[in-house]
Amino acid sequence: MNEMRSSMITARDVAELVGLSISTVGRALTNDPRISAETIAKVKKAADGLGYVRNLPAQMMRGGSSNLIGLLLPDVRNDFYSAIAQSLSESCDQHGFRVVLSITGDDRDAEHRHLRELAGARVAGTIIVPTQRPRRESITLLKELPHVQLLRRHPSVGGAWFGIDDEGAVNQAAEHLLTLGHREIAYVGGHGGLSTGAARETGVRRAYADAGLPTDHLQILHVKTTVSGGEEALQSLLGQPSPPTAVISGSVHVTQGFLSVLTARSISVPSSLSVVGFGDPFWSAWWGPGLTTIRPPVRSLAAMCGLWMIDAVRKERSLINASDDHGVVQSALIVRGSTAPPSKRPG
Amino acid sequence: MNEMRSSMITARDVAELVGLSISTVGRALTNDPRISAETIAKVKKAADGLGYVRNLPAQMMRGGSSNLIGLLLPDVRNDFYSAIAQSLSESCDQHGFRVVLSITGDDRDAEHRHLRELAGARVAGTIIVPTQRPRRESITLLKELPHVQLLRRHPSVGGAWFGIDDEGAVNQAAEHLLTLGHREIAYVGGHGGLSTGAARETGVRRAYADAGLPTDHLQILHVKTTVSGGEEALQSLLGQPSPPTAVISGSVHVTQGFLSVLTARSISVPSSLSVVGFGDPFWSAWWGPGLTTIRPPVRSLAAMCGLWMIDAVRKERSLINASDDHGVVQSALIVRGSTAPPSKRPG
DNA sequence: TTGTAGGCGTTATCAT
DNA sequence: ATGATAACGCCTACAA
Repeated sequence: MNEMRSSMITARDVAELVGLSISTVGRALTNDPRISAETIAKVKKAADGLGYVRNLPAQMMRGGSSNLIGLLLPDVRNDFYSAIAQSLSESCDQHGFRVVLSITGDDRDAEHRHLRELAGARVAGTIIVPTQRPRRESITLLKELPHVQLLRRHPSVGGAWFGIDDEGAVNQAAEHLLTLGHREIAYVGGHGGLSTGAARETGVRRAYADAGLPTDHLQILHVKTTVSGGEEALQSLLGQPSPPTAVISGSVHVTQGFLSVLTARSISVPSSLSVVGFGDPFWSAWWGPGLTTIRPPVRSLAAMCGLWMIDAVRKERSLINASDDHGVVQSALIVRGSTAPPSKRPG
Repeated sequence: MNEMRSSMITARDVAELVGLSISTVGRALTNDPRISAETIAKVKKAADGLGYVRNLPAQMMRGGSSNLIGLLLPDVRNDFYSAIAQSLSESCDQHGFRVVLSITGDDRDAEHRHLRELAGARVAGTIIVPTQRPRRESITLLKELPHVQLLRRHPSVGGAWFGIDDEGAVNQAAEHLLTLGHREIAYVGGHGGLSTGAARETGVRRAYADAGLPTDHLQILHVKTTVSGGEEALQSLLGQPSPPTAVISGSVHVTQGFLSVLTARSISVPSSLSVVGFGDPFWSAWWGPGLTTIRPPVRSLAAMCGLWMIDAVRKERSLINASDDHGVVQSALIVRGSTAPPSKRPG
């Protein structure tokens, strides 16, 4: 017991067992047509018997490309991202690729550290949800590393991008509320720095413009996209002399913050306040009497992104620079409870 | 544009640039004390300038061990597992390790495929939530691969194990309900095949035994641990002539199934039915008026498991066989709403 | 302090 | 149909 870990079986071991050369073994294991069927069978049997597994690092040194794909995410506990990780992992698996998970926590330094590691491991490619302002070194690394941006899009990173139509999604939500008669709407989202944040804000404004309405009573709050950020924002909104009759969340965490406050203060939705949440996890249907949500088609987005990456890697086509391929998926608005504003006066 | 991907910079490129030998460069980059500070600085500057990143596969071939750790999970969308993935990823990151995510979907063949890939990539170790009955080949592979079992424990796999005290957790829940006066309790969980399933069942039975009560009115249902499995089980329980006054769930998915039925049928918890859910995601506090849950300390479990694995890998100590190290963490019972049975008669 | 040589496991090329 | 050899990039004894 406690013996040292048996060093891995190599092709040499197999060769010695069957009394053939290493080259023949190597060829047999790749079904080289020049090797007799008989020999192939014999070699494979011996390899299986010994528990031989091809040494991938060695194979890569010979120029073979890795079957690893890096995935950089802010946080996997977030339903949004865990759905992506799952879907991506499945797509990759089907094509013989594996996912290396890197949690950045939205920290540029962690992002950079992970990118270096991935580059060092010579991953075939990387799918990245970039942080707000990636470090210069990260951008340099990405120049040499096949990559796709997911959800967020940072101009200096370049390359292909797959995301959801943020502007359209939030626009849809705002339009929905305006149609119901709401005028005093508040949108609470992240700062304009992240590409998605800016687009979402635009979507709200456009809804007012399209309806030919003034934005006097539209409030746009920029907060940290955390649960507490959402909580504080809603507390402050509800504390106003004339609070909004509807709120739109621009982030999953902000939505959670809203719900936490609403539950704590027993504010009924939608009778007292109409709420449109961002993201549509399974529990949305359970929360309170009715919570309307924006449902981004996360799974198909991830699958699309994964397939594109794999295809690109396979074709060994350069996807590092000068590629503006992209895919945008449309969100669905799941209406479960928004109503007309409670104190609406006939106009 | 569309030029072929620039082949990676090697130590040789750096050496040529600074006019030194490859070995000197290699030593400088590892801060070898024999190299002058001046040279080290020069080399490092050149390396950074060229965007040199050490080739890990090559390093591994020299006997260096990989910094990859495999993580085999049934499903990352499950809060339970995503919390583990996150926590593990963070622990690993802090020690310079990366996590390769493998989703098995509880499929033995996928499990085996992934294990082969991980072995091929020469991961430093693997953390695995085994499927119900792993294939023989998987077990053989694990014999050669440092590993830790997480949550579930399969006897033939061997090695260290980290999990929660399933029996204790469910026992706690049952005891809680018995103390409140419930007698007609139903436990709905997975089949006894998975180690955790069996333990949870034992926990319920022990609560009755400890209280000196007959188990005449205890129902134990074995279902597939899916949302629909939970839904069907509860439907069937509620359809009985004398339905139980309290139900305990033995799985996250089963809990979800319960809640979905309860919401759909507007059954109030706990006034009409006491429910103890398994797993305590953030939304538990929001669901209905009060849902009591079993909260397994998932994060500390994952952190513990990750640290153990890393430590073991570092020490290069054999953790393949004959190691019965283990860690068991205790769950907390979060009481939010269980009450005495509605129709309880004075005894 | 720095350079040289050999080898890790695999595979492509060139023999036999 | 099979064998010998070289090379991938890095590291480390050994040499200078």
